[in-house]
Amino acid sequence: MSLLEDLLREVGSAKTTIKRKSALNKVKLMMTLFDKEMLTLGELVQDVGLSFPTMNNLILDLHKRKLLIPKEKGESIGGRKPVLYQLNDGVFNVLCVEVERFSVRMEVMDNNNNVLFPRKSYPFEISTDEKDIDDLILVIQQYYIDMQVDEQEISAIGLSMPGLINYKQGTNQTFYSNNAFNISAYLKQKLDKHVAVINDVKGAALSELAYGAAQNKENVLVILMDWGIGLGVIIDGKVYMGNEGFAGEMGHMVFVDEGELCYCGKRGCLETIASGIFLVNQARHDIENGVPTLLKNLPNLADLQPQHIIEVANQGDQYAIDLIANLGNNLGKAISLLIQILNPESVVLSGKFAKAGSLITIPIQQSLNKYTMNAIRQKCEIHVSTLGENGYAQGLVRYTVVDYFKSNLDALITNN
Amino acid sequence: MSLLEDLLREVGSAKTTIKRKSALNKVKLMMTLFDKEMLTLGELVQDVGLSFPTMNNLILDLHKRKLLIPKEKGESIGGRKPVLYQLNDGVFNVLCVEVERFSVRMEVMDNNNNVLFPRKSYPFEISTDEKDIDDLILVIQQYYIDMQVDEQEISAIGLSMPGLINYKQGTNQTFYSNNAFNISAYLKQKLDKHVAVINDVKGAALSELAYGAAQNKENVLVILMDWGIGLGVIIDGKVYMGNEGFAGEMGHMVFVDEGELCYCGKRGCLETIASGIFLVNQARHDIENGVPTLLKNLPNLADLQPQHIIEVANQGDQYAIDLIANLGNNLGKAISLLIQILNPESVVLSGKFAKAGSLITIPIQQSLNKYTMNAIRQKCEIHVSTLGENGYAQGLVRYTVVDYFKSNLDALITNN
DNA sequence: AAAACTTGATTAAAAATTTTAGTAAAGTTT
DNA sequence: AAACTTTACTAAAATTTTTAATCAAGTTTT
Repeated sequence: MSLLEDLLREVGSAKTTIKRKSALNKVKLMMTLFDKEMLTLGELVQDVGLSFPTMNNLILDLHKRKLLIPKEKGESIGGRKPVLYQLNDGVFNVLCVEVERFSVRMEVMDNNNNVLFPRKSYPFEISTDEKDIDDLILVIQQYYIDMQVDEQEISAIGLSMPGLINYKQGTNQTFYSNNAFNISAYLKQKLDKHVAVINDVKGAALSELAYGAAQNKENVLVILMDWGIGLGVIIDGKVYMGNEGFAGEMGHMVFVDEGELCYCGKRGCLETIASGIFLVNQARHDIENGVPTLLKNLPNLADLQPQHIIEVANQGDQYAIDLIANLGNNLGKAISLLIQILNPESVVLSGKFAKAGSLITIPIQQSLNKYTMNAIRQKCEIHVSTLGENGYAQGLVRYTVVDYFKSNLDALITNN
Repeated sequence: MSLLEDLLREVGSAKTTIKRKSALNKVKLMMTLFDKEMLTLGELVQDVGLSFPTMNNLILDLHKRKLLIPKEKGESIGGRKPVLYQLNDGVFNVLCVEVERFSVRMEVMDNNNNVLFPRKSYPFEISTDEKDIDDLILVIQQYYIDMQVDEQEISAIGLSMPGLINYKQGTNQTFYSNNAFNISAYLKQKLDKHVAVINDVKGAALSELAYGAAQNKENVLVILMDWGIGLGVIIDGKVYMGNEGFAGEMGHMVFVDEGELCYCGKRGCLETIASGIFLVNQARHDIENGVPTLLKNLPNLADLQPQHIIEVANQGDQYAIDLIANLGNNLGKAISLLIQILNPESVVLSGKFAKAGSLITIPIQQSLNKYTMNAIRQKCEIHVSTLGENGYAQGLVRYTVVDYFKSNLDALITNN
């Protein structure tokens, strides 16, 4: 039984209001420390809203239980250096499961983003049939075996996946979606762990907010440019979910009147003219018609992927550069609509196409200049994501921990 | 000197931390009461976060000072009825100044929305030159004279006006905008009152949120259909401002590629094909070309206004009905983009064109059906605003009071 | 290098608040 | 009319917050 669970049980089993309050304050302290990573006693007093002596006692108790530790000293501002407190390593271990269309990536990280079991990818096909969810369970169990994971060490599972995820109900209305099937509840029952489910793009936005280009910002648009086009909306320093959790469906904004049929059923969605899918289709078609481009040298045209286009563009291939510029122009036009509505302080460009650097950012910026009002655009900075390989898993850890605390506290409070 | 100012001064002049805390809690109590209008002792204990005895003492003190009063008793839920507390009438009196393009409307209301001095409209031309702001001061002074207002009774001024209002700086980048002129500071200096400035559409959204169709909702789009098209975005139960305060500039989303030139400098803005301005221009042009419509009977075609079109449409004029349907279709298309991005629980249609009822709502709904994803639209309700004549002034009162408290407390806290 | 000045940590007594408990008041339901 | 609920109010006990004082550990000035 984990140290953290003991603490949560203390809230539930407290006999007097006062013990209960104290236990709740300890939880609050833990959550604050997780959120801010490292804080001094004084900062904790401010953030949690307690006095120095009380806070000191709570810290002493949590230190004794090995839930937190005094870490290296902070910077002096003209006097004695303050002690920085931090959550202990391994207090909360998350199995990160990142589902993509044709693969699933897993790794285990703790609350301090230490990698306990390294990342491994498995081939996996996402499905619309709820019955296929058992395939995911099999892959997870395979990972446990491959890495010799002791399941007891896992505190919770964080699952990121594409689709319209109803965050209030735990359902995904795109995949595994028959009969309002609650993915989170089903996995929890089968795997005996708390399971937090989040849409992949919102997870990415959370990562940018916590560790990336959106750090310490209030209102940001995170654009994910990949096979599809995703949008994470950050408002008031939080990832905005929308009423059901469907906010940010930018790829299916209708963009072309009576345009191409989209797989979503509508016509002229942004993704039908500005996305990795579109570019690959367009390139295949053009290559077949003999357009001169380095892409012709690919061994297998059927296997053409966005990164191939980006690679040759970065090598100077004019055709690919034009393709990407066109993508940028159209995306810029769409982003300009968003900027008009949301007046963000920053736009973060991420996903594979962000790797094209100025080949895509300049066309985007050009469209923004053309299609947004001066005053609204002027102070809006455009950034390219700098997150590394496991950046998105870190965001998933954050979501999972917060979700775990929230659902546990809700349960404890409504039960009493 | 007002009763409320005494209370605020108490915060500033408190000698011990404890007195200061108590004074701050009294202010918090007042703000909570203003926000929720009527609360029981128990509710106040919950909302403000104090114990029964302490809260009781605060209430006793504020009652003695005539800042609040026990009002009628609440409903019984099986036992003794609780006393409902409310702010006293006249604790905070706001001069509401609603600036429109060719007129300004004024009235004085107190914290409980009692009208102290009735509404009066004055002809007034909004200007882009900061020097013309003195004209506004003259009109305000004229209102004071006309209504025999004792200036001492006015606690603050709430000013609503169109334009890009930078809420952090108090500037309007559209009107009175030379040299980053701070309207709020200038008026405060000249009129010796706190002045809160808010964009007219955001004021309308606030009214819908507090008293209208968006009550108790979290995520709502308020569409204002008038000469122009405005959008107020409500997120997490608050009117979303954007980074500078420019959120919601829906009318200038570029909607038609290489379309008509808009007065904002860009081409093809939504307002150039879907707005009161467009409809009036279109109607004038068509009437001159002999289109059959009841609008021909108007005495003066140059004076054609949106309400004329709505009137004859409601009388069954086919031409006007088509005009409005076209407006609805285009607006619906634009709204569908917003819904895709923000997944709101509700859309509130307001402004003069909302008076056209189903003549405009049906075309809007039709476009929404066509252009938004099923899952996102399904639970999104479309409502028509039901706010009466002084509904928007009430929202302005709310904004003004909150702004007054916030700026006063900020000043007190940074000064100590 | 020492002295003076800052800031942080820790402790203890005084003041205030929150719990807790008990009683009375004012309703509703049986 | 009796039994039960909820609210209001009061007072003692428990706890926390203030306040103040002392020591520790830095930085800056002399």
